[in-house]
Amino acid sequence: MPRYNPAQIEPKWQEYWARNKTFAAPQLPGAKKLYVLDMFPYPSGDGLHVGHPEGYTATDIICRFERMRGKSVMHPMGWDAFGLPAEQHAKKTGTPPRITTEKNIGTFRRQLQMLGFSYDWDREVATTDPDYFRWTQWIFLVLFDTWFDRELGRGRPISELPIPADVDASGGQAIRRYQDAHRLAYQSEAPVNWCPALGTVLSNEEVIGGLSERGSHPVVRIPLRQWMLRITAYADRLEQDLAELDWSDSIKTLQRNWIGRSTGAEVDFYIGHPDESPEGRPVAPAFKTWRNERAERGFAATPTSDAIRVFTTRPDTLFGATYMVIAPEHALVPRLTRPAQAAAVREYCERAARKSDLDRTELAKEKTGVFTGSFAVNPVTSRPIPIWIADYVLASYGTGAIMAVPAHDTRDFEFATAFELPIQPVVDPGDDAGVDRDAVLGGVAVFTGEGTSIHSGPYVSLSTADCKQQITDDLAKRGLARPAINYKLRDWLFSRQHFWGEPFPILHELDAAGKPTGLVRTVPPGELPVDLPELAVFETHGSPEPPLEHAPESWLYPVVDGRRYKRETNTMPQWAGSCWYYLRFLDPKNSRELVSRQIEHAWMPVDIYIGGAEHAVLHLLYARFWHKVLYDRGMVSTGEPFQKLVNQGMILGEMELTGYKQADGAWTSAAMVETDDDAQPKLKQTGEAVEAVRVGFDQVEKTGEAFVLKGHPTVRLDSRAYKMSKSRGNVVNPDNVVREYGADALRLYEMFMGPLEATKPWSMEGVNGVRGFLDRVWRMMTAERSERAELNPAVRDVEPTPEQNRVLHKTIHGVTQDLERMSFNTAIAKMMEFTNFYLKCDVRPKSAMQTLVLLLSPLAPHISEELWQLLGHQQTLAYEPWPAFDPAAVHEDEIEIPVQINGKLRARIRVPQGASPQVIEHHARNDERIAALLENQTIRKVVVVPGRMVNFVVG
RNA sequence: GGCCGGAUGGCGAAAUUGGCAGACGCACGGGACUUAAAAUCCCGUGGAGGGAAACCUCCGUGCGGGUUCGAUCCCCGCUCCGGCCACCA
Repeated sequence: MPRYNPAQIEPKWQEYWARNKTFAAPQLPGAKKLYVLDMFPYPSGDGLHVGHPEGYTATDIICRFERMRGKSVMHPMGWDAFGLPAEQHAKKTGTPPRITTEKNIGTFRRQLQMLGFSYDWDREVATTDPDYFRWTQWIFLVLFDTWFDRELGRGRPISELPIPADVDASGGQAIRRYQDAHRLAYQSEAPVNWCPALGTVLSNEEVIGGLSERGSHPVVRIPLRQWMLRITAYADRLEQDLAELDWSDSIKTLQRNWIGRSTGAEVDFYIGHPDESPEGRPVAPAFKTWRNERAERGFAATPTSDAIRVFTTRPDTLFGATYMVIAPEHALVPRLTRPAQAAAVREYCERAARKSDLDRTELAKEKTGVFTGSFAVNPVTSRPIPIWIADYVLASYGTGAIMAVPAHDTRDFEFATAFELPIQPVVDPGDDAGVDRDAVLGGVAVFTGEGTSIHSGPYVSLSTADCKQQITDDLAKRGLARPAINYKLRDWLFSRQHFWGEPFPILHELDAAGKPTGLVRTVPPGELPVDLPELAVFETHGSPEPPLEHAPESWLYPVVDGRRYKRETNTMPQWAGSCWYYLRFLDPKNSRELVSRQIEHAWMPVDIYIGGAEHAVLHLLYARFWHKVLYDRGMVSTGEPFQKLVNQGMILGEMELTGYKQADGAWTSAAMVETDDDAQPKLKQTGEAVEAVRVGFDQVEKTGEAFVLKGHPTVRLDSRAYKMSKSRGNVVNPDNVVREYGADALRLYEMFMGPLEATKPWSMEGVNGVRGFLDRVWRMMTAERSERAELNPAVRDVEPTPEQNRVLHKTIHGVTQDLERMSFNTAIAKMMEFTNFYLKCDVRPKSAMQTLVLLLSPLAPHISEELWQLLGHQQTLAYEPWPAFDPAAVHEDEIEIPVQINGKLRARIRVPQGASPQVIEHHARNDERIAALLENQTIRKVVVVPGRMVNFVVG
């Protein structure tokens, strides 16, 4: 019996496509271009898992579909191949990372080719290839050569940076240092996230709750000289430009939250002491920065030691600011600390410095802090307020100092309560804010919402919004405040202490004694790439020392123009290569440029980008940032790289059944399972220990609706799907699926499971189900019981009957629409309906069969090509015109519409297509059943929606 | 704690976003073919009740309200599940 044999068909067509370069994209597209991009994979040693082909199949369907509709399609694939696992493998086995990486790429390439994706393999790139990272290094040089012009809101060449007169007068070194302080790539001594277990520094994004994202190891903060990228300069544009993108709102929200724009004001609090009069203190105009990068952003510089600058989103609550808090790392800590408090402050700050982020987070419940002994002056009340130090204020956000308004901020309230500081309510929540108004007004509850000002001098009875505005305006006139915007986004820590990454094209200048001067020179673009040296030692030493420190002297200390330099030994993070790979695909062999200007202009932007939601923040933000810099520098033609973005949902493992066992080993009975009348059964808290146990399918019985444990008919089992993981043993390997069911079945199943963006559980029985569909399609067109596949005698060169034609064109229309809106599961369902119908026909017009093959071909290309050939064609169907929909074919003279009485379906009537409401109502009233039901009823209203339904409202 | 998603048969899901709830598939039940099983084909399948039967009635999209002739869809208030961020002033 002909179950078709994918093991024969699929490799045959894969070879055909490769041999004929069927899917080679043109250098320059025709009139209608389409750039469809997958998030290229990290080629791990485990090979592909079934999550990869989900997105890849979706993009492949789009590409094949649009090629048939006449578009020039760019569909490349490559490898994000730098990364820690290959390096760790090297440490364990001594195998150089390049060898491991090449092997893994080989596996991934084989697996992807086995699935029949229509990539243009001639464009394959790997981030680890020197011909590739040469350009990654080149872009770093662009970043290094760019400063951000705040006036124009864009990046410009460093040569155009205006040099202040005093700097200019100080000469060459001063100018270089000034420029270095303004570059988009700069060095910083700021505290970094050092992970001893991984032996590397991590970006903020790679630290989750004080633990490393990879491996969950503790992370501590230590100061270290690092390369930073000034992504914060672009925060505003990265946020604003989201508006034009065709991305889901949830991803946009994710990015917005990450950028974390807050509007408010900066307010200066002059430092005074109760013994000193705050009056008559001169306004200090000269503001000195205490952190360069914040000054560069144009705000948040802390003024002289005469004042503490804070950022607040609620200037309206200024009258309620009863104390101030500065971060333990704040530059003013030493100056503000009075002798009496010195010991306590020193101890507190040292403890805070030792704490890892995890400790700080874990201890978040209990607020800690210490008084400095100093006071500041509240600029609106002129009263002195105490200045405290507490680690709930972050040095890295805003100005590293806050005004504390305990009545209207939860954290301040907790702190004030713990240290018995005064709580002064200044916002009346009103009666319907959903809070205990009396408690708020009495200063024993916190209210963070908006309301009406009270106890606020001249600002009483203003709304929160008006009050913000007026207080800010008034203080601005006195030079004590200004509107300000702050971002949660921090500058991007761009160096790693890894071997297996891109070396920086940077040389450190050495003085006569061989010590670094702090000045650098770049490796000229013509001398790129800076390749990795041969290196046998991959050990880390529990200190933040990069492996490249052990490189051969000749690599480490190059001599340029007779002068000895030391190479930068940090390497770039894994994100670097993936920030721009979409550009290189367009012109992968270009040895003179990153991408030819003409080619870039013709193909960009990426029209559709599909990948996992795990990259919603980091990769997409970084890539957009680099792209904007390249755009500012005139190297790319679009402001954004990815026009449309779709996140495929996660694929979970197969459903698992769980039972519950008591401590004594007995299974819990149904009596132990509490069922509240509506919800799921829950375990009753009886005080006895109960353990969840995975139940094998051989232990399961089904009675009626529920799964029960065999032999224990009262024990109900919970069914749930879990994330695929090695430890759980529920990982599905695509190789096995292809071997058993074929690539077409795997592709089809991945698309049939549900909407692309949904999280959904795997089911092998489901794969078997779609395989059954493919078998039916095969049988619909091929003869049974023949050695060689032959056309089924039912397939004849005849005109379709009107009914066959209607089904055919309904299918064309439905599938086309569904593919356009990426609703692949319903497109497949429509082709199943087609097949169910035509299998019942004794005569199957060849034209209809050919059309179905074309409709199916984007989803299941191998079987489609085979059937296409069987139907008498010599060439691939990849560029056959997409079937045209004929509306006339689906036209029906009569349509059936439902008739309701009081919204309940009571009958169906047949009316002529396009009948008027009057005619429809007439037909409805004349229907036997309806007439009977309407007898002796008062009809209050008749609603007729032409072509849809009729509703009689009676009673 | 904040933000963003979800919740529809035994299961995965449809319903072209206010108009016939459950398309399509899985699983399951019955039948055909077969010595038998597998495969394949045909029929049935949301729940409850009624009828000899074609059929009929009622209930049904997490829960409680609301808007509407009409709500899976819109509004208000909850419950549960998932994801992301978490002391960001």
